[in-house]
Amino acid sequence: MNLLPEKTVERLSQYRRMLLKHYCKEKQFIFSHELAALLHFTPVQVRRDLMLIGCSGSQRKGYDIKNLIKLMGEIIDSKYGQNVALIGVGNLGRAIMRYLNKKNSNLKIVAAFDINPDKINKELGGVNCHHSDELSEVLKKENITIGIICVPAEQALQVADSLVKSGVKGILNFTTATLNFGDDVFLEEYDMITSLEKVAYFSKKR
Amino acid sequence: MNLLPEKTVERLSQYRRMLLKHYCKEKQFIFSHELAALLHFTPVQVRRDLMLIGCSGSQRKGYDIKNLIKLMGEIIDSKYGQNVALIGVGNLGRAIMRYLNKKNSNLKIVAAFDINPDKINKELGGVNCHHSDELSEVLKKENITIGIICVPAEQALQVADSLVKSGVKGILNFTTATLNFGDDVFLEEYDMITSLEKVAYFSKKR
DNA sequence: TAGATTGTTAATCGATTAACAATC
DNA sequence: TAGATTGTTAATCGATTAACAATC
Repeated sequence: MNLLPEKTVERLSQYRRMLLKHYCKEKQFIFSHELAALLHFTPVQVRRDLMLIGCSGSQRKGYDIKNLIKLMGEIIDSKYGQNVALIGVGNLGRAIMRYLNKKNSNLKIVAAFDINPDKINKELGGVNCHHSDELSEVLKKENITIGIICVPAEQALQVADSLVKSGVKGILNFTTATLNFGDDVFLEEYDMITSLEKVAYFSKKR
Repeated sequence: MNLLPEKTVERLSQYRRMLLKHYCKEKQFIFSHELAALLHFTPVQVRRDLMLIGCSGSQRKGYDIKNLIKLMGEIIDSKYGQNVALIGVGNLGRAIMRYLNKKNSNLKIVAAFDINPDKINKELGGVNCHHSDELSEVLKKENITIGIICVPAEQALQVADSLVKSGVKGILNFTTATLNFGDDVFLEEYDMITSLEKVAYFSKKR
């Protein structure tokens, strides 16, 4: 399949999690307007997204939930999942670890890294914490394709370079360092301060 | 001034932080292409954003950094700043607290809330942690207009309702609960799992 | 003046929504 | 059949980028 729009991919992730929460009960089918209401989207948007991933429903019963979940899972994480590394085990790193280990996904954090000796070789949410010097080695051994950067901003660029050199194809950057790796690596940056300042600006206008 | 586009506001926040980092040295002026390069944007985009906020520069020297910082600050947080409350002092809450207290902004977290007795009446990054029962009272007393929600997802809706009832006009929601408050409240949601799944999808295509 | 830069409009690109035919 | 729903195209909206005149 060709590349899906970014926004559609984001919504697929949300549909999927919402459906996982609602399945297993007596409910096997769902209408586009029901799924839309759960997430405050519009029914048209839901149908369009499902169209883009080649899902079809029946006018009588709606969409088969189990089928949706399966298809979305394959599209998002690939059939067999992907392995993820977390670099930087501070407050934010630990929060992310807990957050991700609870959920239902084929994505899995399989290694953590830090440079603080107190943290190394301890377990954290079922995952061992290595010294950052071993990054390259562990990444290759564990076949890790995605990295999450939670180190202090000054160290982010260096960590990102090592990740890319070790074959990582996607990076989620939580620092304020602005990275850039052309087309070889998909980069997603999240900046809390920017989010909060955006809220500040628009909240004044209400 | 009329409402700025969301994306422009996001970039203003980033320009501003970058400029704060680069000012105070010998450099008093900056060209659009220099600012663009620092953030991996394009010079045209920088100039257009500055145009939208009514900033002008000179062809010889570029833009006056001090002036940009001042103007952006007034636009983003308003002249006298805004007060922020943080609800839920887990790992994520603590990470956000540290993160925000370091930075240069008129936004300030002035109160934290939790329901865990061990955390109540302790200080955290210079801010007292109250019991969530006191939410409404403290918010009004401290003139808080923005709330950050970091509680477990099941409690998010109830917390959000209290915030809105206490006069909050902007919410930054870090839980997976999907909130909705029409036009009265500006709502920004951040969903880590969606971000990571987006990275997973696009990293496969590289 | 020539070259670099700003400021702005028009064109393009991407995402959402309106409209509606087809189907159960 | 009538009513509700799906599936899809065309129109609209918003954001970015190309093009270029004006200025130092």
